[in-house]
Amino acid sequence: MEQIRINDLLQEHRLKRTKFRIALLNFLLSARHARSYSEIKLALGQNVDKSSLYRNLSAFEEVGIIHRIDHNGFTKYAFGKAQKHGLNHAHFVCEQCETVYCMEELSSIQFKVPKGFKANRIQAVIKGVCAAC
Amino acid sequence: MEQIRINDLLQEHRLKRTKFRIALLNFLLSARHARSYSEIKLALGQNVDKSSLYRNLSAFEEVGIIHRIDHNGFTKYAFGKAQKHGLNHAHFVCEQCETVYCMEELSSIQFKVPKGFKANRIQAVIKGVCAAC
DNA sequence: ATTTTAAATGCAACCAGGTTGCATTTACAT
DNA sequence: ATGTAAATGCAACCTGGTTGCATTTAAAAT
Repeated sequence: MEQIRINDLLQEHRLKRTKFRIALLNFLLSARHARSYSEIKLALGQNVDKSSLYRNLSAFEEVGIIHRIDHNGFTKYAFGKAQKHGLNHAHFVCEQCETVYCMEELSSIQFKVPKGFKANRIQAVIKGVCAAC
Repeated sequence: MEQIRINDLLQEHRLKRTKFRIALLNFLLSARHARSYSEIKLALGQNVDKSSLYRNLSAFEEVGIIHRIDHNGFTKYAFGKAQKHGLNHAHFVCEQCETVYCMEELSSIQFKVPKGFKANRIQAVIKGVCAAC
């Protein structure tokens, strides 16, 4: 049961187990890809409070339960730590349905930066066509 | 003289040579890195009209004079075509001063995508420390 | 040099994502 | 059962960005 996992997650990070948080985590946990504010609001019901939603998204992000992705100027939120596999992180954006998926780490990357610049990590957006399209 | 280059650029794309556009292009051309709406507005003077600014940024982007970059949820605008070197494009974000620079193409990238996914191009954000910091 | 006209500007109104302050409510430790 | 710190709900606000419309202007036609 997902419920158990959510309870553990909240307790683990000393976040109170409220209806709001359980509903939000349930949604993000079941989503197979990153979701925007408006998608979350649509899913949880139009009566959900904007500030509570944002405050919880921030709270979850701070403790690493979710991470944010910015895509064409607006933000999407997805379950999981941003950099669970190291410093590099990649997302896949479907050119047809605009869905944003979180990918495993890039296997190997070479890139050149100008003299005087020091590269520490890379975040990549791969564009293409997803399995559903 | 930059003035000459700007005149050519505008004529080349059949855009009227207005004071507004010349000032905007002058600023973006002299900027060594990507600029946000608020930075542009600050540079051109607080009296510049918001819609004229956005309409011109869009117009310039459409013809390929500038390109946009989104960084932490807000957009920056930079001189030059987005994909002048092919399908892949990279930006460098300084972790200290937050400045966004446009980079040359990545030399070579390997990445794995799940079965059923088809990768067409990659856009990378390299994080590190810039030459100025 | 003057007229014409399509395009560009300036203005106001609007929308969405996101933040903040504050009073009320609620989870949970005692 | 009670106290308290934390979470919620609400309103007000901010910024980036868009749209419709009346006015102005660059530049082509005369």
